[in-house]
Amino acid sequence: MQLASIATRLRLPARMVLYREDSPADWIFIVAEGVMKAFRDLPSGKRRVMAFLFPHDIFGLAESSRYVNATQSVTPVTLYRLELSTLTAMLRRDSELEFQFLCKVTHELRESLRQTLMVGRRDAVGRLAMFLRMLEQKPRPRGAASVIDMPMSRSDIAHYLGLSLEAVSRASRTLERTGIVAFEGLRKARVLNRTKFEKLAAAL
Amino acid sequence: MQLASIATRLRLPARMVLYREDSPADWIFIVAEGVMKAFRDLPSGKRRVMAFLFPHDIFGLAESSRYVNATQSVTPVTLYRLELSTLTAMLRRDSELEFQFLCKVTHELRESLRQTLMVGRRDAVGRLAMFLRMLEQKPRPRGAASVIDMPMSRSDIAHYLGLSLEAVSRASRTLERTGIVAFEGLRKARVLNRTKFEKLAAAL
DNA sequence: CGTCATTTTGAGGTATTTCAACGAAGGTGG
DNA sequence: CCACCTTCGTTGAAATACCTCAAAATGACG
Repeated sequence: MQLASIATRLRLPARMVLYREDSPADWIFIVAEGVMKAFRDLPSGKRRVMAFLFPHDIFGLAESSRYVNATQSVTPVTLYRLELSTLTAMLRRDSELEFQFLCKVTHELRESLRQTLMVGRRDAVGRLAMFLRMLEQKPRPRGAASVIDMPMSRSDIAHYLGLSLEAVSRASRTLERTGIVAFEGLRKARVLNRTKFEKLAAAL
Repeated sequence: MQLASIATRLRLPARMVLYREDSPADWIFIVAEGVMKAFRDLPSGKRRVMAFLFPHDIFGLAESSRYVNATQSVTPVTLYRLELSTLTAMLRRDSELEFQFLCKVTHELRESLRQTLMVGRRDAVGRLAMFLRMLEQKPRPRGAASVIDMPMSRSDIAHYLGLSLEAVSRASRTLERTGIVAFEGLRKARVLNRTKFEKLAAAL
C-alpha cells in the first residue's frame, strides 16, 4: 500500500507488547514483516487470542478511542505506524485509497467470520486442522512450499482456538498418530494425507 | 442513510429465504424493519447462524461474487435492496458516504469479534446471558423498555451460540431458577438481578 | 379445536477441562 | 561452551458440561 510513504517504520523484538487493551488508540499499524497477536485478558484470568496478524494485515481496531485488544509481537516484526487522524484525513481526500481500505476491512470481517466458525466447532482435532489450513494459506516464506510454518506457541494456538493447552497437545498427537500431519519440532508441520486433512478441516 | 433514495424497497413475510449460500451476489441489502438471520449449512448437516440482522444493519457479504451465507427472514421484514455495482459507483463518487460505509463495516467487525468471544465460552448459561445482553442493547421497539424482545426461535439461538437446542432450553431454565432472568412466553425476557446478570454476561 | 412444529425434560455417552507431575526447550550467566 | 533456571509442552487420571437420543408438554396456526 502507498500508505507506507507517510508511515513511520518500526521494529520490535519478539514477545514485545505494543499496546494494551483500553489504552488510547492514537495509531493504526500495518504489519510489514513478522507475526503479531491481538488478545484480550478476561476477568477469569483466561486469555483469548483474537487474531494473528501477518504481513499486510492492518490492526489497531478501536472503540471510543480505545484499543479493544492488546497486541504483542510473536516473532521479531517490522511495522508501519500512522496516526489515526492522519489516516482518516487521507481517506477522505483519496477516494481510491479509501476504497482499498474498505476492501481490507471487509476481508478482515470475512476472516473473523471464519474464526467464529472454527471456534464454534466441538472437536479439538478439527479445530486444529482448520487452524493449520489457515496457516497453510498464508503467503509462505521463500522456499519451503509444502511445510507449514507455525511461528506461535502451542499456548497461543490454544488461546486462539478456545482450547486448553493440553487439548492442543493431544490433538497434535492425534493428527500425527493417524498419519495425517507430521510435525517437525514445534514450529513446522507437513500435511501427509491431504484428503483426510481437508475432510477434517472442512467446517464440521 | 441516504442510500435509501436509490434503493428498492422490499417486503418479506416471516421465514422467507432471501438468497442462498454461494448464489451470485448481485445485491446489497439494508434492514429497514424486522429481523433477518444469516446462516450456513455445514457438511455434517448442522446449521450455524452467523448473525442476526436488525434495522440499520447492512448485509450481503460476498466472496468472489458469491454470497458467503444464506439469509432468511425471522420476522416479517422491510428491506432496501441496491445493486452492488451501483453501490460501489456511488461510494467512489461520494467520499462522505463511503466513510460512513467504512464505519459500518468496522462496526460489523467489532460485532463479529464479540460473537467469537461469545461462541468461545465453555458454559451455556454464560453464553445465553451474553446473547440476551446483546439483544438488550439493540434499539428496542417503542414502549417496552425493560423487556428484552427475542424475535428468533430457541433453535435459532442455539445455532447462533453453537449449542444444542436442549442446552439453550436448560440454560434458560437455569437463569429462571436462579432468579436472574424471567421469561414471559418464548419471546420475552426480563432481567431481574442485574448484578448477577452482568457478572455472567461479562466475558468469562 | 385439532394437528404439526417447537420446546422441555430425563438419562446416558463422550469429549474437553482440570489438576498434577514429568520432560523438553530456550535463555542467561558463569 | 556448559550448567542452571524458567517457561513451555507432554502425558495420565478424574471431574465436568455438553451432546445425543427419546418421549412428553407446550405453543403456533389453520
